[in-house]
Amino acid sequence: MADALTESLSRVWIFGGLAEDELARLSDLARIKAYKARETIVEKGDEANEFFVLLRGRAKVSTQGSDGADAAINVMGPGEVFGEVAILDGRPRSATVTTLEECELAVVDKRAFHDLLASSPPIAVKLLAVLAGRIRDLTTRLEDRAFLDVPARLAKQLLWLATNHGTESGSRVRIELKLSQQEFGDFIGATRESVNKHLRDWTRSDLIKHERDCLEILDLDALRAIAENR
Amino acid sequence: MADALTESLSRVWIFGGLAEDELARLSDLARIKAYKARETIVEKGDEANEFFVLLRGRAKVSTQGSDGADAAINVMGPGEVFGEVAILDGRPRSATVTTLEECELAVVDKRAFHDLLASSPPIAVKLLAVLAGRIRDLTTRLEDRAFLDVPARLAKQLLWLATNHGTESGSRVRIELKLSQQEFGDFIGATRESVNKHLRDWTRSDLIKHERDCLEILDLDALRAIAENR
DNA sequence: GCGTTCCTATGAACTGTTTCACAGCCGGAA
DNA sequence: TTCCGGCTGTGAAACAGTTCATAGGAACGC
Repeated sequence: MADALTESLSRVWIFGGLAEDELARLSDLARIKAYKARETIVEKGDEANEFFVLLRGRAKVSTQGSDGADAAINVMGPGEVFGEVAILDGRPRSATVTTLEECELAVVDKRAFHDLLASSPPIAVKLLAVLAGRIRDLTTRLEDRAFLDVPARLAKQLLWLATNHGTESGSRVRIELKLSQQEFGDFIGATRESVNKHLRDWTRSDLIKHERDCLEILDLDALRAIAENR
Repeated sequence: MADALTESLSRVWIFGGLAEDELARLSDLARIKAYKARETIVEKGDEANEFFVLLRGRAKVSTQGSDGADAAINVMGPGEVFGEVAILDGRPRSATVTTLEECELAVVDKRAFHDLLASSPPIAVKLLAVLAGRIRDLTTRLEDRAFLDVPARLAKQLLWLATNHGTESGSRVRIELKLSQQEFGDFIGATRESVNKHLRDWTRSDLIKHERDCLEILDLDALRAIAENR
């Protein structure tokens, strides 16, 4: 293992199976880029020339409506990759990615990325699995919009954040993400006010506790029950 | 070109770049399967052992809620492939696929499919593009649910069907698909009654004309305006 | 410090959509 | 033929969630 970047990339799942020389070649092609919190990395509609690996920090994937409204899709953490959709089909960016915190990413040029795919079947296959996972996730989100009401969707979103970006402490789970109520609404397809109302209710009945930039889930089971519309 | 199956497969986009011997090998591995109208090909939740190529007929992709309600995602036609998601990530089927008409498909075993991917980078790359397209489509659907009201979503769905499964005749477009109003509702996330109401309104104002098993769009521009919430 | 701006909080009015209830129609089965 | 099940048609009532209006608090810049 040569430098820090090579080291970092080797720990990213989709590059896991790569031989050392291939990894070195990849890291030669990649460059590091740092972002502050709340910066836009790629914007929906832009021309796409790069593929990204998130090395540090968390970022949000969302898509804008004509009037500037937002629909959020995902929160990514270290080790996740993004930007592949537009690179693979040659069309403009399909969504916007914004940092939620300070982030560090590895940026790979479109050309280099394509070469890598063509020359390394294992990577292509792993990337296929990543895309399959995305399709699954989007399908579930669509299903939720169709079958669940606002409180159920909100509960489900909290649970998702808890398992994917939370830290357990006993029976509680802390979610340390500075998402505004507006942003929660963007995720579940509801207004800021609705989100506020339900969070308030749940705080009153001690299901959750929220302070600034941190939300704690006190009663996982109760939230699960709500998430399943029971 | 040897037999009919080889011939058919060579015309499917993702197998376009395949050398003749590879194509022959693939068609050895595939078998043909025929379905009548309204049969289930794969069901959400089932174990997945096969990948499919739709050779003839149309099929619907949908996903069921707990109470049996349906959320529809896509209508596929000849040349399209499906069933790859569960094969790629090894988990159960992510959606249900049902024939809308008589269909003929090529079925490829999971094992053979994986071998094919590992040995043929061009196919893996093409499949990546297919998946990217699906992600794009799902993202758009999610966006629509968030930003558009029922009439706009319905108009958009009609326009989508028109361009993808319709036949032009002058300024009109015919959509010859036997989808019930309930199924239209499943596609756009609305009730049968709402769908009925808007189709009725549009029929009255001569935007569309619908008879049994066939819907004709008379005024594309008007529908486009509705689809954009104007 | 102070002002500005963004976020949370909360209730009242409004509205798009669903739910419910019922009727009629067509096609297939017997 | 008649009966039955599934699809379409339609309106009234109910409701979930949004919109609007308004207030207070925390954070940031100067």
